Amino acid sequence: MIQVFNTLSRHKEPIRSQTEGVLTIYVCGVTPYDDAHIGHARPAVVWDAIKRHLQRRGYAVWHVQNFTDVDDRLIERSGDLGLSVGELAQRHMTSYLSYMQQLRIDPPHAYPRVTDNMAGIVDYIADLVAKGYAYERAGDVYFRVSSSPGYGKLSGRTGAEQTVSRLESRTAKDNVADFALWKAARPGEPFWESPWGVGRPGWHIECSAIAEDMLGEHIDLHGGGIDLVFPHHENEIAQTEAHLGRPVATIFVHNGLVTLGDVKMSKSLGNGVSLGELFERWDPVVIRTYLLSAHYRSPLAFEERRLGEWKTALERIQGLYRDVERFEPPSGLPHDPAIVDLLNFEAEFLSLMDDDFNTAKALAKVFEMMRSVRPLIDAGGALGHAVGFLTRKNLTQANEIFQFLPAGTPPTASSEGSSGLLQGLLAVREQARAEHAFRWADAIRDVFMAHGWKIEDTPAGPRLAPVEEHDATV
RNA sequence: GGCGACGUAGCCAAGAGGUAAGGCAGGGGUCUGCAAAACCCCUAUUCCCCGGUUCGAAUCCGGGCGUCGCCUCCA
Repeated sequence: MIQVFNTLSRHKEPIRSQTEGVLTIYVCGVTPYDDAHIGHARPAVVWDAIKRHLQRRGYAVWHVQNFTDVDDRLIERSGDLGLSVGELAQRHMTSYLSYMQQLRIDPPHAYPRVTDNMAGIVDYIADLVAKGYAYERAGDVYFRVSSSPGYGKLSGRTGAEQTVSRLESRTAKDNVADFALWKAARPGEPFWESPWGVGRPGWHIECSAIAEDMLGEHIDLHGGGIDLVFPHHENEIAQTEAHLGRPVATIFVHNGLVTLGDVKMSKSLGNGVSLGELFERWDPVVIRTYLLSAHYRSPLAFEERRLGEWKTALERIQGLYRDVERFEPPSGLPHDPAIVDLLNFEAEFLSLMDDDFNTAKALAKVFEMMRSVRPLIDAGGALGHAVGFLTRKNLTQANEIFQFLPAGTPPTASSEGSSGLLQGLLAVREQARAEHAFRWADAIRDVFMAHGWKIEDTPAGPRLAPVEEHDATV
């Protein structure tokens, strides 16, 4: 049974699907007015891990994440840069998608954009107006919060006074707690036609409209950063319940925020650590692992040296994998407790993930599994072969969530087209070492290094390892 | 002021009534021409503080202290 912490109930609950065997996931995506930072990578990586786990557990997953490609900030920023809103949004959506690919995110089935869903959004608002949940004032349309009886149930802000912003509202709303569904366009702003005149949608309505359009009338898992709980998700609940007369989602899943030092990483604070910049110094896989090394709900205080630590840790995993990937299934399993442990690994790993997607614990399990395996492999024989194969199998299984193994065929000496030449050179160096011609041996080592190969002299002979592309020192 | 989360080794971080996972760093060792890598072992009598409940508390309750997030665009 898969359990997940539901922000609505503040408890772990078993996952339930509306349609047998199918889970629908809607994650609130980014507003592409600036370069994505590591805080945006977290929900993407977390939901990627969640999705992969659910799929392994046999669910068919339908996963949608939106782009808010028109909003106040986008308009403001595009004016500053002398670009159109569309150009600015496209630029950052493109780089975002590239970052996601580098983080080995399995793409959502759709990345719907607000500007592609205007008709549905307008219809949605019109329905809320018709049903008496919303009202128009001078070309703006507002949602009447007092018409939503359960308002505040997600965030715990129930009293009307608690929902009032500290900032004074300068709009014509009937009540300060009411929020905009449609904003009249001011001169120079991008606009769309509507029954209330030209304008653009408010921030919250897009998710209700797009989610219903793409997922049907029910979302099994609805996600985003914990900073979206109020007002965004609270308002989304109000809109959808008013429109459909039923809850928007069974379970709300919110990831903790990435902070820089002690303060939240935020575009408006300008303290975001750009993913593009980070990728110049670190393998994206290191960042992915780092983001999965803590539980998804914990706050994460970003420090770059954490990446150095996980790079080191990851090299142990990848190094072991390089050494076991040659093992094929053995013809029989020796009777040994180590074999039993290795056979149990997958079931234990999966059950750790079942418990609220505890990637931190699952990752710990990988390191635990790795311990003591290498001496058995090095000892060889039937046991060594079986252990080697099962280790390979287990790392491959963990990799389905973590994606920490080299993609594609790992570059090893044997898989290189020039392997004959490389092996020949290695043999020459071994000969030189045997003859104590160390200057000659070291010169050969330097040649390998210059071509991107590190020679590691193991008890079983020399081994080639690729020199890291991202060799950052912090 | 209101709502919510958190405080575990040098650092990071799991654990949420049954006697402290894992990673990094550090120490010791094996291997080694050197270097690198790898491997093995060790490193919290104790979980912010003070009370309480319990046979038993890092875990539950009450009260402090401290930190962060939301209440305004935010992943």
